[in-house]
Amino acid sequence: MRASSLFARTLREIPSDAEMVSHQLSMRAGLIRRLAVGIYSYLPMGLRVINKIEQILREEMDAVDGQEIQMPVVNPAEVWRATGRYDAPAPGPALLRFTDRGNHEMVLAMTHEEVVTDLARQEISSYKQLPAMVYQIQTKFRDEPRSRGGLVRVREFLMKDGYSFHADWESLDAYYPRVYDAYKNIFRRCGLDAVAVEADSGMMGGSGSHEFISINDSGEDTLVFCPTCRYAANAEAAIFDKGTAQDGELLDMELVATPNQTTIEQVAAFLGIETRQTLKAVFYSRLSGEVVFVIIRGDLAVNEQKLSNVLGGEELHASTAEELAAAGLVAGYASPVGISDLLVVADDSAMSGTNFVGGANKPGYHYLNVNYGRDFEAKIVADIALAREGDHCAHCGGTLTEARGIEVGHVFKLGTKYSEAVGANFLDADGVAQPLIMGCYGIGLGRLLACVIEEHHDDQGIIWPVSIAPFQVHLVSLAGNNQEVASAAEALYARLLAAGYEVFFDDRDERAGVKFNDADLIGIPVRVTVSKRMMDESAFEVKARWADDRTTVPSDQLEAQIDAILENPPF
RNA sequence: CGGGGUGUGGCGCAGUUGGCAGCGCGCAGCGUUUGGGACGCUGAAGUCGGAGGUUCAAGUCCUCUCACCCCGACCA
Repeated sequence: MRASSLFARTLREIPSDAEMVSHQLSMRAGLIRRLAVGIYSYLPMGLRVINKIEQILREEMDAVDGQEIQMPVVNPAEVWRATGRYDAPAPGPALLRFTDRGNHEMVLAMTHEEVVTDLARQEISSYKQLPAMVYQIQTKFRDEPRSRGGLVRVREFLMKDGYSFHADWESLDAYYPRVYDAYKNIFRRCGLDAVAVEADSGMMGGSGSHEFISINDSGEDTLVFCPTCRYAANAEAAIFDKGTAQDGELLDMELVATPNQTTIEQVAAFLGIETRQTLKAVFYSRLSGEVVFVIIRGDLAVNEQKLSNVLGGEELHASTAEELAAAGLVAGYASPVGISDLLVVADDSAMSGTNFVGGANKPGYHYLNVNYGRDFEAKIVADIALAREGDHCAHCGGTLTEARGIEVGHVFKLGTKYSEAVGANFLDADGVAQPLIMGCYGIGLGRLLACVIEEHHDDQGIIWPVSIAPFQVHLVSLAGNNQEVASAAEALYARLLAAGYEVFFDDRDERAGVKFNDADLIGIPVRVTVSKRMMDESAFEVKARWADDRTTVPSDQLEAQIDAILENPPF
């Protein structure tokens, strides 16, 4: 491809709305352009990278017996009603709905469990057809409340989604690690250092899942690691050892004055106790406005995702002052004692000791010696605590650390959630109808591309891994008005194409600085320069994008030199 | 949904007490230049996000509205 006719331009300045490096560089290098919030076009350079990634995905999915299919982007509402997700609080408004001319309710698919399960219902009827794996690379639409960071969080995006079907759990348990390994291969082959962590399965449901995370300080997800035993989990799902509070004989509850002490820290300091000896009341409101009373030990924080999960995946928000007043609660002094008309959810830490200090639901007063069971009860008791840096590992007692990251892939054991809803059954060896056991596996392509840029760039621009670079060779002609050099560059372009290289040929009438800067910005692995200076030596200049040094290579050794660079990338 | 910020040629920005809408880059033409974002001359390109209002006069002041960006979706 010739730079003179490329349908894209590079930008010298950083677009004012681009915050993340990958966003800035993918705009400046002419990979993508924005159409609307979270909706982007891919220009030729960007699409070539996407195509390379797709090829790797196909190879790895085929290697785990996947068969590529293509499902529709537009789905009738009925298939989403069948699984309950059309009306469920999650995904809720993220599922874009509209009606067609016949006034039929439709959606833009944000994932394809519904459709693929419906397909399986039609195509699979016997255990002899199992296990089976299908996948597609296709556009998804999720009406996110807030997209950000260029391709990192968008509304319309390309996803590789795969679905496996099994006759029993043993089969899924045996297959799942194969996909897990395939995913590790995919990220490694794309030059991305992604770590696998235990994850929350969110709106997908199911019994187990792992996320593949690209560590990045600008990431939206928080990870928790144990350096001792290698436990790693998304903070949304991470478990930890909460320890115990002081334990002793139950004492009588006692009202104490705590004037102007409204936070846990203030109350604990005022009473001369540790924060873990207190109970904290936190309030969330449902979409209906109903307040959920959450009680947790004073030194811990509520994990909103875990809380939402125990409430059936409902969307929650921190209660407003108005909502609290309407529920008769006194901010700063709220108490679980005597609450009867609200849904009370307690973290299991609330019973990790005895004689806690809690609010009295009366301004300026707290209770001493509050005890679960005797003084208050919760409708739901569960682990709803947020693991944080410094907490102790539930597996080995090590000290947990935190990191930020971007989710680039996610694998789930779905079980029978969808097959039962849709009636996707097969006959087992005994002729008995059983629901299909399912797994599902997703990778966001644009986000993967963005993460690779985040990981591989310098001040000058992108440094593509060879495996997904838009081209292999960036041929720069420094001809100026020298017709001889121009002809030599044309000849070399033809020669490299004939040799099978993917060549981007900068044949523009631009100065050297402009061309070199664009080459650095776009980030193609090998740069070959043709100039008068080189021609005098019957040579070309060759430079690897990731290296500082430039080499003068005799013409007859050029291909060997290019191959040496392409075959020995640093990542 | 809440808080903050920004809307002025394709991109990045300036525009004072209200008084002819500007600069840099890019783009087109001509000339010089030609190994790390050249120089000169000429030129094209903007309903100043939108609506309403104040005024002799509004990019600028007032009201409303829309869009986009960032932060928070948070422990009382």
